[in-house]
Amino acid sequence: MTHRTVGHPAGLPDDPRANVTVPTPECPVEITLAALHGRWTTLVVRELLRGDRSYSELRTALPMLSDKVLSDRLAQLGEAGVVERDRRPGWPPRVRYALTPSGHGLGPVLQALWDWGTEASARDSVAENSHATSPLR
Amino acid sequence: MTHRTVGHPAGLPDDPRANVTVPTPECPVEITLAALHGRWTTLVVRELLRGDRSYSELRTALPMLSDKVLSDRLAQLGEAGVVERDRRPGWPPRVRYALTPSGHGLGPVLQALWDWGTEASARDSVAENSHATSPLR
DNA sequence: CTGAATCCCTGCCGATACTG
DNA sequence: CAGTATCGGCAGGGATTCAG
Repeated sequence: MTHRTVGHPAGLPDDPRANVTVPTPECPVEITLAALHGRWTTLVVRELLRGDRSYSELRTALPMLSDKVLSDRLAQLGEAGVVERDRRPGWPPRVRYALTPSGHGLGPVLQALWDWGTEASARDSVAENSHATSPLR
Repeated sequence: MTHRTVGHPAGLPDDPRANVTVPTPECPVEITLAALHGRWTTLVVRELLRGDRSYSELRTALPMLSDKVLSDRLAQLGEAGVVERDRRPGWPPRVRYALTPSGHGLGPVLQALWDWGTEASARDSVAENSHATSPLR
């Protein structure tokens, strides 16, 4: 019951949050978009889907990502319940970032985003192509 | 082949776009997030998932949404290939907005976002609850 | 090594007014 | 009815600097 695999278009039936007329933070869709919100967020999640990482490993994997934004994103993902911070005692300070179970649940979400984007760009390509190879000559 | 139902974590294998180290508009995930980007966007898509609508029907359904943002969103969704504009001749001007086939493909995407957000908020509830009813006394 | 604090600049979105 | 034009406030994010 917790995992209804609806293949139906818009299978969001009687839940009142499916009928809000204003963007509200309580809407499940908004919750997820808030968790993924902002530049770099999905890339950080992707890195952590591959395994847990230290702060500097994340910086190495995403070299153009600034300190400020990285710690912003990790805090944001922490509050969203996506990422867990494991501070290990000793010196120098060692911290590991890992996805929570909830965070691993973002795998299918990113997959859905990937799939639609793939088909959309494929559609654009054929549009370009049919234009380039159109019966103009 | 166009619809591989991966249950695997991070089933985005050999495509180079799955390994970008900087946010790029060519990444399928970014494409989808760009299509849905901005306040009100998902609500407009939800309305159109229920059927095609006129401009004023959309304004009625989402009363707090301003003209400017509504036309911004419709233009954005148009460029993303999500929405099609059908201008019908005669007076007064009648325009209908409808999802393209690609736009209907956003149904499963929104479903995935909804599902994760639902589980996340449920998780938060039990967290609150277990705190409120924790063995403190 | 792992961050937090500050500064500044840009882009979003809301309100209002105006056009075909 | 179906939009566009313009302006102002505010939050997001990048560079740099400082701290535990």
